[in-house]
Amino acid sequence: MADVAREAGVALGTVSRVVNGQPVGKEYRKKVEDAIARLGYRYNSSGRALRTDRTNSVALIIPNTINPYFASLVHHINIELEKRGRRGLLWLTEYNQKRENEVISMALQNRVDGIIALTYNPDLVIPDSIPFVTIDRFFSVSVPCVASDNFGGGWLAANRLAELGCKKLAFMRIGSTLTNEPSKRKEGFVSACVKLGLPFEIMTLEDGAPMREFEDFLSAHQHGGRLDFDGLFFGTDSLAWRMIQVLRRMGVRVPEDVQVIGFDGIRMFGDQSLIVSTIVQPVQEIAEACVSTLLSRHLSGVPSLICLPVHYEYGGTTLDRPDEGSPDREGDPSDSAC
Amino acid sequence: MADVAREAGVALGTVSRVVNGQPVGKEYRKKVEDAIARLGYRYNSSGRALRTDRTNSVALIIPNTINPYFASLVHHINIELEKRGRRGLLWLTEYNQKRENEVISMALQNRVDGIIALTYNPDLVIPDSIPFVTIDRFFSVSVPCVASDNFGGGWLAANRLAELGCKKLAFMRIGSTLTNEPSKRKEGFVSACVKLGLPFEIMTLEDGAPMREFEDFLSAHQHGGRLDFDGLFFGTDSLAWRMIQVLRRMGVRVPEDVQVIGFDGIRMFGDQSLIVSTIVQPVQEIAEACVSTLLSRHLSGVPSLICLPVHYEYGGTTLDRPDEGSPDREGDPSDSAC
DNA sequence: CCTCCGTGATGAAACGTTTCACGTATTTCA
DNA sequence: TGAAATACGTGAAACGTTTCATCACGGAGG
Repeated sequence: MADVAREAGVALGTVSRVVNGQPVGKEYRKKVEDAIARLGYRYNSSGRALRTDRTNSVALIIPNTINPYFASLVHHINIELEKRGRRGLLWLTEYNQKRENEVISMALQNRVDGIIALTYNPDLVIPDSIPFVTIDRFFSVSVPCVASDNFGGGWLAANRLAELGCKKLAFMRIGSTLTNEPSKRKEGFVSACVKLGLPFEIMTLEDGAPMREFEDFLSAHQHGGRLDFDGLFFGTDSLAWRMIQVLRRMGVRVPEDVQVIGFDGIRMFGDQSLIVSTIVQPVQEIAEACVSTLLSRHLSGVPSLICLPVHYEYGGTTLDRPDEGSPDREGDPSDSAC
Repeated sequence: MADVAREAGVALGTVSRVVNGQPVGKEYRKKVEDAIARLGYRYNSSGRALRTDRTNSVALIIPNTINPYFASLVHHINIELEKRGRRGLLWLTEYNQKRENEVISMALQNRVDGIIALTYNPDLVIPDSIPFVTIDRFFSVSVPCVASDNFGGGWLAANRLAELGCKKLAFMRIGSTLTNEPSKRKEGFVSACVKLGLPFEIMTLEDGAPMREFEDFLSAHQHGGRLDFDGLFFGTDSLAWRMIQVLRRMGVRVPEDVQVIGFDGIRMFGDQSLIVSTIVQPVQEIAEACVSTLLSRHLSGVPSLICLPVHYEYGGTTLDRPDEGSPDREGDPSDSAC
């Protein structure tokens, strides 16, 4: 920058103002711009960051980018940040709790302007020196959490299955031992079943338990070649997808013998079709909420739990037809936590 | 850092050496560490970057993170960088050529230590001031390009279909108008068909053309309820997936009526099953090659096109059985460009 | 006892910005 | 016409590091 100033025959401050688009006299601006072009000058963000103590970057802490739901979250959050002149700094954790804390520490060293984290870690140390937003896990009233309406989603799934003619339901999930918002899916489902007077079963597999147990559960409920329930709700699309393979291997037809609804709204390639009928999380809105909450953190009155509406969408594993208008929400879980 | 020095009663340089794990007298180290703990000091990477002109970060320029293949690339490259003490800075471009160049410019401003880019942009301005590695697109001998053996993959697909009893093949792809490595898939496929003496058709859809044209192509080849080819190779798993839905709607059974092979090796959730029988790209090896090539850039003798082997894997859309050992490569395309 | 050497801490300078108190030139108004 | 007000460029200081020439100390050798 000093070189540019010398070349242009102006002061350092003038170059700075040109670079930052601040008002500068016309001929000065021209001289500086010419000098910049002549010298091929590129400004150095480290210098700026050092001086201003702002990096215009936000840490994004996510388990991985393999799960399509996370991948799409990363995508939309990045885009949303870009819109507001920020950059996302991605850190992958694979749910490793030690690493999650290390990563926060690194982010602080990098002087990010804020942190968005998706983690269930009960021992997460949340710095108070910096705006912090969590996804899918509520920590405390002073840390805003963005999540979709998981309770409502569970409720919606049960109602939809009932409406599609199911007589007995089951819910299967991998139950994280750690508290988090997604576990409300079960509560919503149960409430709806109770209200509808439908019989149901819950099967929770603890983290790390072998998948076999799910298969055993299904076999145990297969009597004379038929499952004794005809509606199946899964905690995630991922699980639904895997179990559908198992069901098919067992000779159970989906959706003819059992209708299946998942949760997340995973689409194979962007806006393409779903892989299962599912409760769709509004990823884009979630991303938007994370970013806008994070960046308007100084405004008081930010709610501490931001809950976004989900909707049902046909994806081939239920007996409704795609063109059938599917009303977004039937019934209303009065005791929804959101 | 000055505060720490004062608190510990030592010089600035000593604190710096402690922070960087350089040799320091035992009692000094202790004093400094105590002071750091007492003050809750966190070092500032902007300061370090400014002084050393190294950021330990690498720009990763990718169209998006929605396509599972890209998502997994991002994942593995990040992990590989982490292993070597670097950080990845993700930039999404959505194939926007203007943005691709802007993004490179931003990366340079951020003083990244290197750039890894996946783009087909013919007008990409590649800075020579910094290590640069491309994926799937060869630019010049001075810019290493990492790609999988696309030619060999096409060859392999044709051979496999022939081996599975197909009598007439077709290859369908979305042909980017821009040159890139993946377009060699077609060449490998064609070579193999010629060598095998199998009749085949090629259907290339230009970028942005409506998907309808693919459907029309298929309809045109459907005579009396049957397709007039029985083996179908697609340029990507993404396309294969979409077209399988179309085929099923047309009443064509996969794999009974037509066997389908895709390309990429997209897995629904990490290490889980494939979505179609496919030619699998070695994502992890690709990531590793990108990073190690980038970081050992000063060593001379880096090949300018690094070509990694692909393999075939059963994924449900062909008539082989998963347990059948599938020899990795049948025949050998003598004129493979790799 | 003196000198020399080696070890290891010291602290000033420099990295590339932004900011702000100041200076200069121009305009305005009585 | 002259003083005051306005407009705008100047350049030194500061941000938090790392580096390196320098210095202090203690032990070894003569």
